[in-house]
Amino acid sequence: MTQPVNLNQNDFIRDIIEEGLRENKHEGRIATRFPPEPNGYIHIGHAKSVCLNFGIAAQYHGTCNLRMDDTDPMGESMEYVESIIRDVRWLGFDWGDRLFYASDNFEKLYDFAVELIKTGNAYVCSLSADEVRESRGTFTEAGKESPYRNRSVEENLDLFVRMRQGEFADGAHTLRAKIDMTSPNIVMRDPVLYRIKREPHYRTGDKWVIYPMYDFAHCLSDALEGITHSICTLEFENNRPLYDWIVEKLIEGNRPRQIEFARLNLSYTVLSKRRLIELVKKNYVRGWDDPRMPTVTGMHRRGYTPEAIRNFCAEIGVAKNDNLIDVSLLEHCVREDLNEKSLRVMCVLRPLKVVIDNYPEGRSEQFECQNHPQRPELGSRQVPFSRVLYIERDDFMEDPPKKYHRLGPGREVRLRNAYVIKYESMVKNEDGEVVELHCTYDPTTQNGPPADGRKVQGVIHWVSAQDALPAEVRLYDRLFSIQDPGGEEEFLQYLNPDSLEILNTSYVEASLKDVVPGSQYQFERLGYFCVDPDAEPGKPVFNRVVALRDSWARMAGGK
RNA sequence: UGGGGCGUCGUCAAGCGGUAAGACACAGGAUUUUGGUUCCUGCAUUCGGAGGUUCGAAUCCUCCCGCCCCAGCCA
Repeated sequence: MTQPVNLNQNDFIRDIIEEGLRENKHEGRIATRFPPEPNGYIHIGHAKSVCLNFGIAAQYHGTCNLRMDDTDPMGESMEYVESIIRDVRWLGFDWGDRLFYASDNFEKLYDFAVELIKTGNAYVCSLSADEVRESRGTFTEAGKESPYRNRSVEENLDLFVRMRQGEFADGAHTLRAKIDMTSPNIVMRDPVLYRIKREPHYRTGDKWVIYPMYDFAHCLSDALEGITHSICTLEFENNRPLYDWIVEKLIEGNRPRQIEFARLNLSYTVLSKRRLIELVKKNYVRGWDDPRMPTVTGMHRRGYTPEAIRNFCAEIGVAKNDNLIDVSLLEHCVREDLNEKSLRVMCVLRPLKVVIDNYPEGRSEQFECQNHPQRPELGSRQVPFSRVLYIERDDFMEDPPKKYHRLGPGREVRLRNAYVIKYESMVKNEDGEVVELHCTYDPTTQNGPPADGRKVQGVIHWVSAQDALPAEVRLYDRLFSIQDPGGEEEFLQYLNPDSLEILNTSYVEASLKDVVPGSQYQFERLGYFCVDPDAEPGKPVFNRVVALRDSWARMAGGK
């Protein structure tokens, strides 16, 4: 049975929520939000946040908004908005009619800024970016107050209006919060609230030339949406005092509370937007949805399921420790889900021709094969058998090691769902490579073990040569060859050169004739595969989602 | 260096003063017409270190060590 993701999880954030519930904060209402900036595709790290925010909302009968945090026009676009909507929905979450855009609040945010000026809590600063940096001080030295810090409210109001009207060049002025230039927390040293930027915004066009900064827009967007718990990642911990400062100055009554958790790091991949963009832009991968990418769309195309990803997110937990999660846990979650629901079929990746010498020429049979060994309700299918077959090259060895259970000189092996066959001879080409095997079959073994009681250990998969369908199969491996490429500045040096292998001579059984993109199968003994959208009628293309656990490979490889 | 965080098995992670959950990984074994699945079994005398408080400490106190974040008019 597929295990539903346990709705009632526990972690320090839920502890805080429950404590608040006991104290009846926000009248028992719980509201979260997932706030991506639409300047890239979301990845597995975002999925952790999505599962957290939507999961909490579901668990406490609250709501979770989807919000585009689009306050910096640079790099943001509708393409990204659409991809985010698609991906969050695919992950299985629903925000009803609560899709918001920070940019929808630009007017209200502007009014809040005016209010801050009127109460003497913000001022227009005319220092250049360089001057601001210099006067900010350092970790050990206090900053210096801006010479414009004590402009009158009237002057500030006048200047701010004119900033909005486009009277000044980019960078000529900023609106700054008047807090404390000597604060040990650099975030509190009169942070910039608004900057002038003549950059068309993908939603508001050229209506605005001033844009609010994250610190100003985010907390107020939370407040405007009635968010109770604003969950973000650890690097914003230093910003929390500013979050609270702004909200306290401008919002009456219930205020949102920011809580930070550790972002996800996954082994053998990179998760930073900058690096992901580089992989795509420099064509190290085929695009955002390349099956090797840790993006949600990449995993979708790879054949990972939403259930598996949600389960993974539940499994890793939520805490404040820096972490590097082993991909094998993700792969485990994918196998666990796919094992449950995938129909079994046979595919020969690297074919080796086998002729059954004592099987009559021209004869063929149909064998009924179970679609799932543990789930008879999933039915069965007919698989054709004939005199000439293909088996996996790996399943024959001229000089096999002792524990090898497959075919070799003098050996017998079971053809999955069919007969026991016995090796007779091999044919080699001029290079000495084995190109064909001759075997004989035992006609009494189709439905059971040999009558004389002899043991046949190995079972191998096969496909009937005259019936099999040629298919393209793409095998994927980890994108990087080191555990933590994200920790390396020259991360591209560690790309795994063998992360993609394309097989053009594979054969799948005849029942796979009319497969549809996205459908998943287990190719017995090999792994889980899904049909790639590149597939065309009569020319299926399969992606290997994840290989089966292979204790033989581990054993053989270990020696 | 100032400030903010974090240190429990190889990797995650419970634990909230009463004597170290669970998952993945790993290692054995059983069943098996997938070397798959499933099922058993094993896997931290110890919680970054050193002191202290206590009948009792991963949990409280002190000091030390290590790692992460902050000096964008990015988020």
